[in-house]
Amino acid sequence: MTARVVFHVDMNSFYASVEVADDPSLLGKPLAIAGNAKKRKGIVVTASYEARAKGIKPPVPLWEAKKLCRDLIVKEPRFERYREKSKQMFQILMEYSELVQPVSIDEGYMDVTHTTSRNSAIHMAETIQQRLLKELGLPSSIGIAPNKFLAKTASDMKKPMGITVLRKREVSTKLWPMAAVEMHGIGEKTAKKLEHHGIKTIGDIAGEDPEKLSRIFGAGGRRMYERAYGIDNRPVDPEEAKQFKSIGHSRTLEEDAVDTKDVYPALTLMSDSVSERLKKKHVYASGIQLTIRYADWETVQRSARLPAPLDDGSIILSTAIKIWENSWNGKPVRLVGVTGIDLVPKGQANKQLDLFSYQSDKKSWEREELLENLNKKFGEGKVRRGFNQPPLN
DNA sequence: TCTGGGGTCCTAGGACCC
DNA sequence: TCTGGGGTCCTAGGACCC
Repeated sequence: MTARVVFHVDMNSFYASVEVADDPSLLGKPLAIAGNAKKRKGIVVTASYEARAKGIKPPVPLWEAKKLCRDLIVKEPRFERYREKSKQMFQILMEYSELVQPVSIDEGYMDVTHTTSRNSAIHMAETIQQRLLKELGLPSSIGIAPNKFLAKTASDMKKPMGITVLRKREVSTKLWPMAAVEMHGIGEKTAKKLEHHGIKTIGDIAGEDPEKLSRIFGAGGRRMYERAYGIDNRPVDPEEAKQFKSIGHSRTLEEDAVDTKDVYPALTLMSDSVSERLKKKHVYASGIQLTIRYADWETVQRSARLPAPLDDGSIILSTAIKIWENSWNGKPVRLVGVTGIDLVPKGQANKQLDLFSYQSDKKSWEREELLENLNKKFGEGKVRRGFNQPPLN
């Protein structure tokens, strides 16, 4: 097997860069993109490099960022616009290889083994980077390596507008001196645990007994040992990004909810948007998961099977409400979320046609039962308004 | 005046079956 | 005078990433 050539393309400060590209007057200014910018609970999700220079490192609470930088420009995210730009970015990448795997809105892997030679890989990366800058106005960093892990590590080494080659033989000199927490897949908690065992650097991981790492960290232990030697056999798989396993929505409430009726509007909104996105992706959910985050940050997730795989908003809502009633412990609630899980493509779900026609009868029944229960709780007519028009048949 | 919202993967432990 | 034992499926929670 000949060595692969893998690129990791990482857009720099993506959201902020899109805003600058759309409004050049922002160029060179400290800019922060913050969710919930108008509310108290907003955090900075992306900061321009000028803002980072003032110590603003996402994710940081907005009020803290403003303290660090008096003249910080704050913008709400425009996700639709970012998705457009993302699509354009991946279109450019796909001109250089069919093997492009998006991993998030602003980064992706490319396997260019068969579309460039090893000598011209750097030139190809430069061309891509220049095109992203000239055609989209967006800066990026590109890592070049024989596998995904090393390519990802390489793209992180030089930002913004870096191109970094990381060869397998450079692992001991370039990777091993790095702190363990720098390894993709090792976060704060694992780093702490590693340090407890005297392991501080990636080199320390490489020097450990892999059996011991497995005992302590399970599958992750074996993986970090391999990564420490620059081993990663995962293919660049364009299909992987297309196969959703769950689709969900969650919201931090304007104020902590202390009463069941305070969460219904949010649950309704989220059930509907989950339903919409399931439909758009042509998938059904086999189960619904409800997330409750309490004011003290304790988070619980409870799930329930649906009677059949479906995308119907009213059944998703009634299921979410049932879970809520069985799960809420009475404490103030900060956030609620609704997620469709165990997704199946629509075509496959058709096999369950029998079950499903039974379901459509059940649908109206469940809805009636639900409304009845709610009306009992809050008084006649109080809740009906909150629901979307039910597709009663 | 703490801490958004979208996800994935892994594991422990209980239920259930033979 | 207890309560085998192995396999599998499911759920909840934790860690991590962008």
